[in-house]
Amino acid sequence: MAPHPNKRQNSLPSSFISIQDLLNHKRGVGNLVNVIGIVRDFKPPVATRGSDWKCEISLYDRYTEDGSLDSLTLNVFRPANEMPNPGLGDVIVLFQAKDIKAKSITVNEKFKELKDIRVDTFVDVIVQLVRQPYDTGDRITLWISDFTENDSFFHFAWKGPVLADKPADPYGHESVMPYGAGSGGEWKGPFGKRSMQVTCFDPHTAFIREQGLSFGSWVMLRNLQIKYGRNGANLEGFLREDRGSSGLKINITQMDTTDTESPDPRLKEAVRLKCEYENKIISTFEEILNPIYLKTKVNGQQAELQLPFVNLNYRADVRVVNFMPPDLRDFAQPKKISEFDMLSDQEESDANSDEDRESIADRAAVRQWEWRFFLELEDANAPKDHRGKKKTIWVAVNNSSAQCLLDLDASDLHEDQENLDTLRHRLFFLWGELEEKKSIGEENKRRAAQVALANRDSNRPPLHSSDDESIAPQKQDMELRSSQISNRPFSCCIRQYGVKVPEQDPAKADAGEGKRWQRMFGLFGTRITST
DNA sequence: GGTTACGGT
Repeated sequence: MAPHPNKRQNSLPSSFISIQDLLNHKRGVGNLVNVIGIVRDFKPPVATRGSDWKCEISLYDRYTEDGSLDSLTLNVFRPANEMPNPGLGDVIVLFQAKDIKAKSITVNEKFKELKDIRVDTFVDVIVQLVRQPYDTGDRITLWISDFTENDSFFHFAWKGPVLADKPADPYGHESVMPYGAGSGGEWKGPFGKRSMQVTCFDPHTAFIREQGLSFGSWVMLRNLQIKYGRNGANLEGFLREDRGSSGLKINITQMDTTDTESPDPRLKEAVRLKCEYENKIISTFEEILNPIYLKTKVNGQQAELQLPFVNLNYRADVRVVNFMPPDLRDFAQPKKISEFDMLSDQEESDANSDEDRESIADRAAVRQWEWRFFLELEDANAPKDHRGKKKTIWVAVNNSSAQCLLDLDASDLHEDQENLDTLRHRLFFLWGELEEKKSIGEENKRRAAQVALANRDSNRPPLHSSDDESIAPQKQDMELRSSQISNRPFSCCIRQYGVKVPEQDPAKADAGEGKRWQRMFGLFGTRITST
């Protein structure tokens, strides 16, 4: 078959890319490309803040069918005496030259991130629906975000973790939300000024219903009108009928989030920002340790019940300030075998075992070993209080958390010197000189352990945290804390959960006869990196 | 493609 004369891209050498393809990011953003074009505009050099100068060259290579011009703007950074001086109409060939800053190519003036939108403009955006669309029949209200911040958006304040079964609060914070944000339940984020309300009219509403666009969908909205909402303070978007196009033009399309081959770079950036945003929610220990109250009715009266614990996950920036048991060789324990092991949904045994660590009758008979130890963490971001202390939390490290943390399997560390050395080496990354400082003098260590253990009803390590006033920090520990400088801060995940512990006092036994719920914290999904 | 925008609690 003879080549079609209109297929002009065929006339380019194979190593070249047409300006249209470049503008559509066919080769991806940031890659070096070869381009040939005709100079359409030239903005003369201006000084930059550095030693280089900058000029702009605008290129085109053809008129499209509808007579429009695909135009590529190049930013050229060079010393003043090396600046090009092209005339209009000159042909320029760009090889994989360093001057091409792919990111400065102007693609579409109308596309904006939400942080850059202004009142009384029309923009194209790529955004996620951050709550379920609200359909009144003749219009649909959306809440959108691309995870950038705009000062003219409503500020959704983060009010701490939300309980799934928390009853609705008709007089609470929902009343201060902007119109339309109150319906559809609690605001689940993103928090801060990252979301905008959009009102859609026909024919866009029909499309939203047909496609079943819902909470979590990524969409492109084109020609979105930006105005202030009724409160005059927050920007809103309006997707109106385009009467000039006989009302047929649909300005909402769903984005393909499964395309990993050549993802839309604008979508990719928004997803990256979302990921960054989600990882940024760092809890303080204050927040983690705050008791959570359940608002409910008791005998017809409003009451707040303090929950013994809640199942919640947190991310925090921490340092290790202490550990248990005091002998690293006891970080690995014989795996407890029970009939519950056959139940697939049974969690592995956690470090809150009542088992006597000291007396293992026959070490050689133990087939399987698992990690089971505690770390005392301090909030790396919190300021010290007036006594120079920080709130701490004891976290249990179970077998899978430890395997993740240490990238090491448990064994009998009283016998396996090699594994013990590896363990010690990896923990050194985490807590620096902590072990050496903690074990200054065998006698001190022994006494510390005994006192710590004696502080509990049973022979378990302290269950958690300095919020429990009954656990006074030991003198040795205080010295440890004040002298530590080398233990690195790291980001980790902490889960709160509850265990049943024996309780003599019937008034306190809230977990059945002779049992009380004890709030616990555990480490999970945290890996030591040596960088 | 727009020197472009209604309709509403």
